[in-house]
Order: sequence, then structure tokens, then C-alpha cells
Amino acid sequence: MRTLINDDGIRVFDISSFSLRQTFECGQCFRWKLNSSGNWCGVVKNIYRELRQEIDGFTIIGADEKEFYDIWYDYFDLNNDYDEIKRILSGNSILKDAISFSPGIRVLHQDTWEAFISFIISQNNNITRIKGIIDKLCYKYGKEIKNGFYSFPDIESIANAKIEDLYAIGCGYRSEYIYYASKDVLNGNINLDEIKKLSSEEARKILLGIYGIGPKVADCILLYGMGKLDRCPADIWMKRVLAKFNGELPECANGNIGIAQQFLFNYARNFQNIFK
DNA sequence: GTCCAGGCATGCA
DNA sequence: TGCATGCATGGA
Repeated sequence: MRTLINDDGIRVFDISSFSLRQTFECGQCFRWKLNSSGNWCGVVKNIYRELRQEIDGFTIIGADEKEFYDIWYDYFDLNNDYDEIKRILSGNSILKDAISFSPGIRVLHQDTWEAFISFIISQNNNITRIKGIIDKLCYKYGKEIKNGFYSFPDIESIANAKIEDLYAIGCGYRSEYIYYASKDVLNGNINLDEIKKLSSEEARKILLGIYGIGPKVADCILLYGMGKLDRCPADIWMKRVLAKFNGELPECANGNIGIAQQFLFNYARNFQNIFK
């Protein structure tokens, strides 16, 4: 990977098969939007950016090198060698097919708090509706960063929301989960930064103790919000995939289970006739 | 109108 | 410990 400062931002290049579309549309994040120019727009850590796909990488419009290394390098997991990981994972034929279907996926390192709330919302829900609920949550409790684009609400804003307001924006029975979990984070009973520092197993135990967080949501928070790439969230789609593997991912996935999961999840959802 | 979705808590065996 | 059921809501 290399970078170059251009007139309109920083260009990140020399990354093989990197796809913004595949990365943003594979179900791991809910807030990036495609604009009429074909660029991806979103807010990360209260910074609004527009990203342009390039042949061999992407451009972060308006960003400089400091911002790139402060935020985006980690966000896109650019320290990880995906070519090598994909080579190893391709030792299994189903994984190989899944990777060829969307080779440009990268598992994002998202904000811990945002992932915590987002994946509580995600349970027994479909991705279109999850996006809608999170949009409304950001509109109501976040700050407008750029016309029409909002920050993810901070801890206090969500923790102070009324339970009926959470119902009103469509959270449904998850409203109570959000209500109590966010208060736990605000009052320090749950410290997400400290949990993130723990081992995957220890962190998982604590998350499982929170009302509204079960094995699947915990694994999503660990994988997407805490960088625990050894977790394999098993939703309905991954359960169907795992059935093809007799319940366990193949040996070549060891060490890269979270990334393998992302390729497989996306593959299964796009080839429902094979997996359903 | 029916089925389903990046599930979980609860009760009951 | 394991399984059945209810849960809010709107997309498909």
C-alpha cells in the first residue's frame, strides 16, 4: 500500500482488489451511502468524507496524510495483508468461490460504541430496515456534520433517550435493550474501551451479561467494533453456511475466521438458492 | 396477506 | 442443558 497527496485529497493505492462497494455492502456496516457521482459518503469519528473508488485503491476526498493514519488506515484494516489471507483461505473450494465473488471485501474496524448499538438493533431484523432505524437514530440524536449526514449519536444522547422515542423510530422490542445497555455504558458499569483491551473470550463473557446481547450480537460487536478477528458471528445465513461445512469452518480458516465469515456471509446472501 | 430478517429472553421440561 | 415461544416492525 502507498499513498499520494493529490489536489482533492489523499489517494491510497497499490492495494490489490480493494472494493468500496463490496466492503460497504457486505452487511458489516449500515451508514455509507452512494451518491450520484458514484462516490461513497459517510461519517466516521464525526468526520464526513466522500470516498472515490480507483482502479488500484481509493481516494479520500479532502483528507490529508495525518487524518489517513489517524483514522482510515485502521478503519479499513490496511495493516492486514488480505492477499495473503485470501490465498490461505482459498485452500477450501467453497471459500475460494466466496472470495472470487467479492474479492474486494475488507473487514472494517468500526467505532466500538457505534457497533455496540448497531448490532443490538440488527437482531432478528433485515439489513434494509436496520439501516433505516440507524438513520433515524442518527437524525434524531446525532449532530449534522454535513448537509444530510449525521454523526452517530454519542453515549449520553442515546442513554438519555426515552424508551417510547426508541419505539417511535422503529427499534421495536429492541428499544428496551438499547435503553438499558446505553445507560450501563454511560454510568460506567460497562466500559467498552476496557472490554476491547481484554482477550476475545473475556470480552465476550462480559458482553453476554448485558440484557439484549446474545452470542451473535456479542460476536458482531467483538469482530466489527473491537477488532477481534477470531470471532465468527453466526446469524441465520452463517448457520446455513456452517451446515455445508458440517458445523465448523475448514482448517484453512483458522486464524482468519472473522474474515472468512465475511466472505461467506456475503456469498450466501447473494446465492440464496445454494444455501437456503 | 404471509413470510422472513446479521436473535434474544423467558419459561418449562 | 435444551427446546418452544413471543417479540415489533416493515421489506420482500
